[in-house]
Amino acid sequence: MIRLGLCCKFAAEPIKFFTATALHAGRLSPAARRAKLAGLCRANAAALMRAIDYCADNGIGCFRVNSQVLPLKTHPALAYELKDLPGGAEIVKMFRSCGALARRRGLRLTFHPDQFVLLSSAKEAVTAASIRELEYQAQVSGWIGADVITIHGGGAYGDKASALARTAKALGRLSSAVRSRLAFENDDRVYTPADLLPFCLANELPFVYDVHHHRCLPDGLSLGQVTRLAIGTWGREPLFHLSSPRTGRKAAEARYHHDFIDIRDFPACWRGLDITVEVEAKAKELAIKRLLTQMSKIGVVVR
DNA sequence: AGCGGTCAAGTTGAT
DNA sequence: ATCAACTTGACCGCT
Repeated sequence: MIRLGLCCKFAAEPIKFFTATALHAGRLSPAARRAKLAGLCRANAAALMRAIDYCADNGIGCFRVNSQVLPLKTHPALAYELKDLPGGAEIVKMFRSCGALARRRGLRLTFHPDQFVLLSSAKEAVTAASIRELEYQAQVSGWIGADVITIHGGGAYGDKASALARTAKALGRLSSAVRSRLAFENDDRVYTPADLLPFCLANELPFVYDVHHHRCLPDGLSLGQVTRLAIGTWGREPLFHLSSPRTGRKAAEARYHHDFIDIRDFPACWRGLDITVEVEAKAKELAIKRLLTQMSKIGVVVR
């Protein structure tokens, strides 16, 4: 069965996650700052509970958690531990409750750190900051039971082989909490499935197949080939990404995400697989609702 | 309530 | 040189 995943937020449903800007938080007194951050973290834990229930109630089998669910958690100047915030222990309990709820309702949870998180850089500061962010997301993953943290290859710096060698070396610096969840996804500019599949196999990491990125940046491998090879990197339910390009006359616009998924973009060879497909569409839960309807019409079984 | 300027972070390629 | 894209426009001060 196919499990569809919602990414980070809702378009229409009144479930909101909050963040804070570093400039503003940094201007507050330490006590006011801790109170502000605690309030945001608590509100986000509560929102995550409702997000889990919404997904489970609406045929959505997976939810991607926003990287800022604990706002500014690893900011160089403002980093904090939840236990040092007012009510922090209780907030951790709320996240553990999210984990229990997700388990009970059969919902898969994932993370996808943003573009600043990469292990290929030659700059130590960039790698160190990325590792801090990965460790934070792995810690929350432990509380809520998220099993995947997906990142991209990052830059190539004119020499992809060297960049991948640096990435492999950085893997040795990760805790087992990160290492057991980390996955690599092909992007639309630099790293193709052909680049990352051998890397993932060599390092025993799962490969997240983004079919839209592959269509933007092809590599000679067919969709069917990558699908089969990607599945082989997973010892558990594979995770794939799906989106549709915004209609536009310029070729460059093909990369922009559409509000909805065009059912014709759903690979025929994915039907009948036991996989999670994270849906990257701007209309969020509305796009999944429409996709579910269309998939049932063509006979694809969705949970 | 609504508006506009602003926001932590890396890298790439189009313009 | 600037800007948009990348999983996600949201926050905040001002009116």
